[in-house]
Order: sequence, then structure tokens, then C-alpha cells
Amino acid sequence: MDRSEILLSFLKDYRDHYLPSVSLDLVIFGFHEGQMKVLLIRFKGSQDWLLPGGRVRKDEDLNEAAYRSLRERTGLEKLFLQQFQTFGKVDRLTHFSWEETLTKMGLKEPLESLGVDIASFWSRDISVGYYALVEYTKVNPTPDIMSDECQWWDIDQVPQLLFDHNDMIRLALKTLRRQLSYQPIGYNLLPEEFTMSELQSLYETILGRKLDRRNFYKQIMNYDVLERLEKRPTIPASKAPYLYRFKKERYEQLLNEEDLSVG
Amino acid sequence: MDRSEILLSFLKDYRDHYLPSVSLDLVIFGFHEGQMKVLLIRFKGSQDWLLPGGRVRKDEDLNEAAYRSLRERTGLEKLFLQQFQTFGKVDRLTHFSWEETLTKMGLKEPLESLGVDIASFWSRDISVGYYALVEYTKVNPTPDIMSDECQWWDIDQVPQLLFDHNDMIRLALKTLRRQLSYQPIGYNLLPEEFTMSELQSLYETILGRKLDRRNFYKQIMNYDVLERLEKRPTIPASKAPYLYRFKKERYEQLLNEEDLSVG
DNA sequence: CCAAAAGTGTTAAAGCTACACCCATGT
DNA sequence: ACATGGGTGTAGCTTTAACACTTTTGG
Repeated sequence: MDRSEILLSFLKDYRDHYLPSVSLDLVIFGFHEGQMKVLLIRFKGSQDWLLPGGRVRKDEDLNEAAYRSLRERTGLEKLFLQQFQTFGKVDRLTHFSWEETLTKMGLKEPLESLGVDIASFWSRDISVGYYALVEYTKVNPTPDIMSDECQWWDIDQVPQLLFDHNDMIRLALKTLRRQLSYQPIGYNLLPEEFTMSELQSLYETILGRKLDRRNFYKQIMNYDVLERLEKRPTIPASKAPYLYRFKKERYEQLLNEEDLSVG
Repeated sequence: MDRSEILLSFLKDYRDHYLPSVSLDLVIFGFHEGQMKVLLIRFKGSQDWLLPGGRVRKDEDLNEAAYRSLRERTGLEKLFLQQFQTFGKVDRLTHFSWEETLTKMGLKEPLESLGVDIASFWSRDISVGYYALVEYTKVNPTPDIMSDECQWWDIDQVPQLLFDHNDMIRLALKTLRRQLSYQPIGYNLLPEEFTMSELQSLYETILGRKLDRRNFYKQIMNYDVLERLEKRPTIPASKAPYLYRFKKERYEQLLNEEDLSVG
């Protein structure tokens, strides 16, 4: 199969098996060395970056599509994933053209000659925004068919992105920070067992500010969501800290109390 | 034009001018005599109730579509309207059939004979949920083309609804209550000028619990969003209360601080 | 003069913030 | 011994909750 045939079958697959008019975008947050990162892709044959996204199969739940897309970009399963807003401005994809995109993807002949009338199944997209929290070191960033590169960016060095994607990141971060105040977070971001300062550092990174060690300890223990273990790993030049782990049932309970999302 | 022709043009209009796969549902809250109400419609030729909804024109912003749908059901403009969640389970419309629905709407011949292949432009819908707050007495409930009746229901007497619409109401109410704690609400729900107890009663209705009169007064005045007028209407058998009104600029400011929705 | 609603201030409890001292370990 | 990171408690402050008496008005 030459490149155009592959594209043709890709387009037909889209038309036949995916919902038209609906897409989704992922704001994937990671944490590394005290820095908050976000995963971006570089658009095929271009210097422009944007958020990874996906589409919804006709036989697939919306949330499931988001999990699948996340898996495809990161190689990870069962992550913290949360819908935060649906974007639907008419002009949100200004400058996007299928024709041009397909050319960059390797289309040689004009589109009509392939016998696919794109306008008939694509007008414009409503996009459902999700944000995810992932463990940076476990991620294997993988470009999709429409991108050349997939990599982490420091959250405060994200360039001007295509479309409305800078807005999406801003709103995702804001929603995440608010959510942090009434939900426990960390289950999929930390190893099974972790120290209090690892957890605190995660919170500090998300919130973008320092927290008082003692107050943090009291608050988090008040949630009754952590279990302290007897193990105390030795750490160079310091007292051996306790390890903690999440009480699974309590953690789930807190999540569910605050979220009757039906995706 | 006979009924079938009207339906045909309705369907063709949907196919040609509206986004496929995307719909929206409205949880319209009203307040009357200390009761919280929600506006429901009765499905064509059926005893089943559900939320009013709408679709998005190809040339229309998502939020604009929601405003338009709200206007069509209530006759009101410029209302408080807020997106709260997008619903996308594959089976969320169980038992819904276009064929059946169109028959109830007056279709006489089988669908194929109309020359419209519904399956080609409709598979299933993702639905964007919005909630609205409206002034009960100003609303003129108007059924849409797919419903026989449109009327208010007490929030705690809502029957089993079609689809996932009971979930939607629950989640809308929960989101609204949370929002109340960091945003002023009332601008489109109360007359231009109102008394403190009217405002308090609105809050109590939304929250579903009584508030302390003195504490409420202090908190609301701390927002610095109300302006006290000199007028004091006389009320039967009681001391004349002050009238208040919202400071428009401050009210808008508080709304915008907390909402960078890009809909 | 009595019932009904409205105006207002004080006190207690809870939650959050700030802050300091001691302990274990490796160099 | 000392530098580094970890464990823990207390005091002040701010925010929220509880609560009661007085005023006006119509009947």
C-alpha cells in the first residue's frame, strides 16, 4: 500500500467507525523534579505544537475513548482522568484544513480523486476536554498519526499552541487546583508506597506554591486516607522517614462522594 | 404540506444544518413559593417525561446553541446558563428509536419511502449538559416539536425520566450548589430590586436548607456585591425592609474571576 | 397590645497559619 | 560535630456557627 492508500483507509475508518463532530483533547500532566509538565505533540510537517486528542468510536463510551486515547499517547492504563469542559466555538479550529493536513501526512493526489468527500462527514468539531495526571517516569510518549513528535514540556514554558489549546491548559489547571481542595489526589501519580514529603511535593507542584510541612501533615491525616507503614527506608544524610500508602477503599469513597460523573 | 412532508423537511434541516452526534440537554431551574422547580417536557405520544434539549447548528457556537434552546423553551433571554458535564455513554439513549419517534410525530409512511436514510447521519449522541436559573413567573413554557407538553415540576417530585436525565438533574444541582459557595447568584432570578429575605430564601431553596439570617447578611455584604437603597416597601404586619440591588460591575467581575469558560 | 417580620452585635467553636525544637543519619 | 531531612505540638488568627433582643407595622 502506498501512503495515499493508507490515508484513504484511515479516512474511511474515521467516517465509518467514529462519531462525526465530536473530538476530545487531553491535558496530560506529569511531575518530575519539582516541575509540572504537560505532554504536547508537534503537528505533522509543522513547527506548531498542540494537545494530543482523540475521537470517539461509534460503539464506545465517551470516557472510554478518553482512556483509550490517553493509553495510546502514554502507554499507561488506569489513570486519573477527569473531564473538565466541552469546547464548541465555531472558530476554535481556525487555520485547520483537512486538505492541507492530509498533504502533510503524505497525500499525493488531490482529495477528490480518492473518492472521499470530507465535507460530507466533517464540518467542525465540538471537543470534550479531559485532564489526566500521570507518573512522568512511566510514560512512553508516542506521536499519533497526525504528529511528528510527542514530548513533555514544562508547564510554564508551553509555547503558543494551535487552536484554543492554551485556554484548555489554563482551565484544566484551574479545575485541577480546585479539585485538589476537596479530593485526594496521588493514587496514580506516586509509587504504591511513598513518603510524606513526596506527597507534599506533588501537592506543591500542582498548586504552584510551597506548603507548610506540619500543616500539610495534619490536614492530610485528617482525611483519614493514608495508612502509615512500619517500613522506614534509609535516606542519605537524614532521618529515616515513614512510608505511607493510600487506603484504597477510603480513597475511592472520597472520589465518589464528590463525583457522580456519568461520562 | 401534509404532516409527513413537514417531518421530511425537519429531518433534512437537521441533516443539513446541525452537527451530527452532538446534542445538548437543559436543566432549567426555577423558584416559586419556596420550592425549587425544574422544567420538563413530555415526550410526543407518551407518558414519559424528560429534560428539554437542543442541537447545535453548524454555524453556531455551542454556548449559543444552549442559549437559543433555552430561549425556545422559556421565551427568555440573557439567562444564567452554565455547562456542567458532557454525557457520552453508548447506551444513554436506550429505548430511543427515530422510527418510532417519527411515527408518534405523525409520520405515515415508512421512513425509507421519504428518501432519508437516518442511519447515515445519526448514530448516537454525545450530550452536553447545561443548567440554567430562571425567574419562574416570567417563563412561558413551550413544548418543542418532539414533545406534547412543557411544564414545571417540583424538584423533589420529579418522576423517573427517560434516558440518563435523572442523573443529569442530580449532577446539575450538585454543581450549582458548589458554585454557590464561590459565586454570587441571583441576578436573573430576582427582580431588579429585592429584599434581603428574598435573596436569602433563594439561597435556601438552592441549598435545600435553612440559613441563619444574621450570618447570611454578613456574608453577602462581605462580597461587596449588593447596594442598599433607601426605599423601604411596606409589608403587611411587619417592619419595612430595605431594598437591595446588585452592583452590576462587581457582580460581573466576581463571575468572571471564577469562570474562564470558552464554550 | 400582640403577632410577624426585620434590623443588628457578641461570643464560642472550628479551622487555618505561623512557627521551633528535637531526632536520626551520613559525611 | 554538623548538615540534612524528618517527626511532632502549640499559640494566634481568621472564619464560621450559634444565638437574643429591639423595632416597626397591621390587625
